[in-house]
Amino acid sequence: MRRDQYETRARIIKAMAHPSRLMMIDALEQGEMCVCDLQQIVGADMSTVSKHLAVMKGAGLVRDRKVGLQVFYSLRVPCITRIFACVEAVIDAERDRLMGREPEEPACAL
Amino acid sequence: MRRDQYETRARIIKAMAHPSRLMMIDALEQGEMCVCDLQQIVGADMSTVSKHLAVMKGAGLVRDRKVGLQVFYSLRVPCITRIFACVEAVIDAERDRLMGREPEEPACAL
DNA sequence: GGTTTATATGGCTAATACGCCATATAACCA
DNA sequence: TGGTTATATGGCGTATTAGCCATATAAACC
Repeated sequence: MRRDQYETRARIIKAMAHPSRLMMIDALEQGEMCVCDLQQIVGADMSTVSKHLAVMKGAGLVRDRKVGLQVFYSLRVPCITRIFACVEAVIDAERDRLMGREPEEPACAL
Repeated sequence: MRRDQYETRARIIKAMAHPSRLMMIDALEQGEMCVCDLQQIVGADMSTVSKHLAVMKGAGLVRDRKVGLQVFYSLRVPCITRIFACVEAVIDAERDRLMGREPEEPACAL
């Protein structure tokens, strides 16, 4: 596999690598939401939320749809939320390790 | 879900969000490798590779095992590589979009 | 002991990301 | 036309990240 393909993957993963953006992705699993809804959820400045959304849109994670004054965002590929199960598996393994238990073959929720 | 749980997830995802680190994770799917092997693969400075590994270790993505002079790294939770399928789904959807086709419900390889 | 080898760390600079404020756009309404 | 509302953008200070070099550690070998 070529380096630029890893760069493409990294761009998308980086677009998820922020707590506020993860919150939004999680929320959007329920369906499309306007920016104001997302702002409520992440509890940040309007301009900050808008920029986070621009990052995710640029990476192809979300799509936007304008309706009157509002802009509704939705996940372009809803199954992206399955990544969270993988991430949780790492968190679980880490917790086990810190508690002394280190399983030889860690369980995977997938 | 609480904000600090999203921060935990973001820390792990951020530890993957770099092309060189993705290359290493991909390579480690085959089994453990010493730092020198990984250096060959990513083609970067030794110290750079070492720091990337430290980041991934800090996030709980990899484990290290010292044997003589060498240090062998392996994936702590091998199924983390399943994330790539999700990421590829986004890339595919993006390619379709740029070519004019915008499927209503994007296919998911999972 | 000293030397070589594999890896890690500190220091530095450049680049990038974040968050807020102020301002701009653009749709709607009176 | 002017005003209000929802969202986006520009600018700027600060924080984080990346990569290289030089140096440190630490195990092996003489």
